[in-house]
Amino acid sequence: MELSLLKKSRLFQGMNEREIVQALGCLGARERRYDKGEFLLPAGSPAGETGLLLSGSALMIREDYWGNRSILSIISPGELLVEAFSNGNDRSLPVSVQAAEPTEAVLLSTGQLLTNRCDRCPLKSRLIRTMLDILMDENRKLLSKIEDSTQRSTREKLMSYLSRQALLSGSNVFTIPFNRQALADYLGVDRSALSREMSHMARENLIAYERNHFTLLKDGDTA
Amino acid sequence: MELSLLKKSRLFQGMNEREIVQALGCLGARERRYDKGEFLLPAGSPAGETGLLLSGSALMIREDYWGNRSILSIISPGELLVEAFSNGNDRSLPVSVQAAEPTEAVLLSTGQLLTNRCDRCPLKSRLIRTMLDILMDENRKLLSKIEDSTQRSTREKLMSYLSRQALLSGSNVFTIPFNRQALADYLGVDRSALSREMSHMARENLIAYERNHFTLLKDGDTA
DNA sequence: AAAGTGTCGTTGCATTTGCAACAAAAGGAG
DNA sequence: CTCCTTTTGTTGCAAATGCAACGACACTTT
Repeated sequence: MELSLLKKSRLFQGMNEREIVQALGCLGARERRYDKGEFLLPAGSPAGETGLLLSGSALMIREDYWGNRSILSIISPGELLVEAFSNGNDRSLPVSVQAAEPTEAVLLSTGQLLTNRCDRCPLKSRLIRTMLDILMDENRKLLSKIEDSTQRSTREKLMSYLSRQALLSGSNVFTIPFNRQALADYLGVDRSALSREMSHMARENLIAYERNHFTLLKDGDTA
Repeated sequence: MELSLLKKSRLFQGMNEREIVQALGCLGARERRYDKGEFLLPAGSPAGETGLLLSGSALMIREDYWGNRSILSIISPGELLVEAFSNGNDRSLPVSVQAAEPTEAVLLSTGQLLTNRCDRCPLKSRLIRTMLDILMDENRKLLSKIEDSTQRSTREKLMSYLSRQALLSGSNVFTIPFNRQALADYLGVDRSALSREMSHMARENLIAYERNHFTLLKDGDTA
């Protein structure tokens, strides 16, 4: 297994190779590859299983009843499929995780960590503490998504999202990890309505874009 | 301090009084009362502080720029203001917590737990483990809100919310903790538009309601 | 009783949005 | 290069929505 990748992941950050190997055993780790579109963890599958992305990327999605998909977040290598955590009451996953491209991941049984098994594992409290940190971040991610998709108009939703991306990238020129359809699914709007609004905003000199590369313009001159 | 209330709270569940007192000291606990509308934790205040509700109720809200409020969730006695957790990078709270009625709470400094201070406290790992559990639940709450507010139409948003409430209450007749304006803010829609849609749905025999008391009707007979 | 306050339903209207269908552009496979 | 698939932009249209304004009702305060 790719220890070098794992060493850089957040979950195992700061552990040496011996410790990582021990932790992997304790978590029942197994590696797998996924094709684009394949589900790493389908919604409804038993919880207590999570995954650590090694390469590729994945979308955390929620599909309702009639096939409308809603993208919750995008997962990059080194990140954990946090939503898959569960503390027991409800035994099924609330979300699906789908590969956005060919992807490698390590599957982990977090259930063992959280029950009383494995109690003598010296890494246990450290892993739990790390999971807490990760979960707090994930919480913020979800809050950001709520802030975006809760705006009243498509324009406000888009600006809310783009502003944060600009802030995160430290520049008013940046690239986003979504294509149009995915961005629409993330913001919770219709794709064509999004395209239309983007055209208008470009015409008003609020933004400039090409594919998934964006520039936020300072003023809205109707020049 | 009301140990009886604290004993029933999730954070201190299963601890005896001596342990709770010790934990309270470790967390720098202090009690406070709030009037309706007062902020327990205003957005932007330093993180590392959280609160445990003793009585009353509070709304976790996010207010944007132009005063539009978005309700993230409602907090009941015994619950923790989870969003106030933070792991350091960003030092300010992403949300506000506002009393919905006269409310009592215990403020706690979780920062001490998460840094290396207090390491010899025997309750530390237990508290962290509990916080992990609570945070996982909070995560699900946020996912539920996302599921509701990400629906395309007001009707779908409302049905998504009401269906879950019916499921949670175990009956198709139930009471929700929001008034109209709060429900609109939770779903991310205009209040009057929500009222209008509710009228239509009642006329189509999909739902019946009076104030915040609802009944989900099985079929949509246009009888 | 009267005035004040907060909540809820209703309605007109301009605008936005979802939906469906189509065309243009980009990229991949042979 | 050519065919095929995917992605993106555009548009017409009906329906949904935000906004603002108003009135009804319940409850509290004086």
